[in-house]
Amino acid sequence: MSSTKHKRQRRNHRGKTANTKTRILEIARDLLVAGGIQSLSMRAVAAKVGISATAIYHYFDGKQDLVDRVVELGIRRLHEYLQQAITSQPAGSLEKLLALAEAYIRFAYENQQYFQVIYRIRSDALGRFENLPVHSGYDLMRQCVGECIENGVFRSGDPAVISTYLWSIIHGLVTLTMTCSLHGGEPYGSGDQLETQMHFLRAF
Amino acid sequence: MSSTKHKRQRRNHRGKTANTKTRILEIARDLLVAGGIQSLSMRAVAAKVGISATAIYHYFDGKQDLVDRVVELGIRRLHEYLQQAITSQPAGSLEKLLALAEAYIRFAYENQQYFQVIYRIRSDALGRFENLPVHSGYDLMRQCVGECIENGVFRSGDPAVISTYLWSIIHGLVTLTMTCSLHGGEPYGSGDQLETQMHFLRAF
DNA sequence: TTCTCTTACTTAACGCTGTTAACTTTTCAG
DNA sequence: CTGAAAAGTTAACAGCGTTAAGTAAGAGAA
Repeated sequence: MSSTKHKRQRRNHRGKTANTKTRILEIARDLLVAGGIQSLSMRAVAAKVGISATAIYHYFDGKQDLVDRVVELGIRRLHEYLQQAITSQPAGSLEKLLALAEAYIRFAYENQQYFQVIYRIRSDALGRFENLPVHSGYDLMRQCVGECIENGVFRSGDPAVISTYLWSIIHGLVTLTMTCSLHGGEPYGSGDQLETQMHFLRAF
Repeated sequence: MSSTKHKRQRRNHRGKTANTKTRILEIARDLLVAGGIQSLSMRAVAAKVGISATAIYHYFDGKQDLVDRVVELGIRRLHEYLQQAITSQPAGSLEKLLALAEAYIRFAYENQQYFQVIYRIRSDALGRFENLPVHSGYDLMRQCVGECIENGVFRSGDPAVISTYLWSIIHGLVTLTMTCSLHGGEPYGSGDQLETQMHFLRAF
């Protein structure tokens, strides 16, 4: 009985298993993005991948680990997104700073569910992450602020204070409009929101 | 068999059942605050209350409803906390505005887990809440800003824009320091944090 | 008092969950 | 070809939310 099943399934060479692991991660991400951590079940992931639920335990230490790895991917993706956004901008310029802010907002806007998954789960998982740019946005912001101060764009001040200040505005704007849609207005994602938020920033 | 169990349990008069319902809510809140939504199980709540798990379904529509009611309590509590903080301050004054901000930060600081429960779960539950001050903080802030403009403390501008701006800073400060403890520094709750945050605000 | 209705529960059970243990099959290096 | 490691498998367990059906007890009407 089981031998037929096994023959139907294509076997991988040793070391070429990344395929299965990647597929698990991708499907887990999709389920996580679609319906939160509640709608992610080992059996559901396994069924979509085409393996049995317990096979996942060969690649991950359990559900929590699987979720953590998905969040990890999201954090890395955000980090790359932000870095790519500012590489073309001159160091020490206000443009670079604005580009960073816009990139953060745009990422949250374009990858809305992904962003929420990251920020909902992250605080649970922070302790389990190592060597990960978990504070990517803030760190980049701090670097930009430092450059701006050196360049004389900002007059003075502790870069930590200024960056915290700026980052609070940006992060606060994003999360607030995301979860609340404050002005009793249209839900997040209507397109206006992104423009409105950028308007806020430029006004600063 | 079962009759002995029933006799040991004190029976309530009709309409005097609020006690059990309240106890369910309190224990559910404690479990939620202690270990998030994952560590809240119907059976655990029931065991602590001293009833069977299915008895909860007489008071609530299910686990989600139970969680929602706990969050609802938290939101009301925050709302009262904020309102009490600003009643003694003169309308249209900058002090009132600062008092509101400080109260928000202080509430998040003093009821850290409670605050996290509210803000983690709220966005899931927003649609299910009606006639609740879910945007309590922002609404009060907006009111304060309006008063300040009327009073000439602020020069001009759209109150919605200014309040969103201010509220983003406050909310961003709180959530960021809570989940990230940015400066690679001490964890949230070390006492300095609250002072630091208030310093940020006054500097504005 | 008795009869009935409602309240406040109870136990039993269903299908689902994460996870473990034990086993089988496949792949590849030596 | 052999043996070990990799990549799976099925069976089972305890716990989960939830439903269904039943029961003890107080309240009000006859």
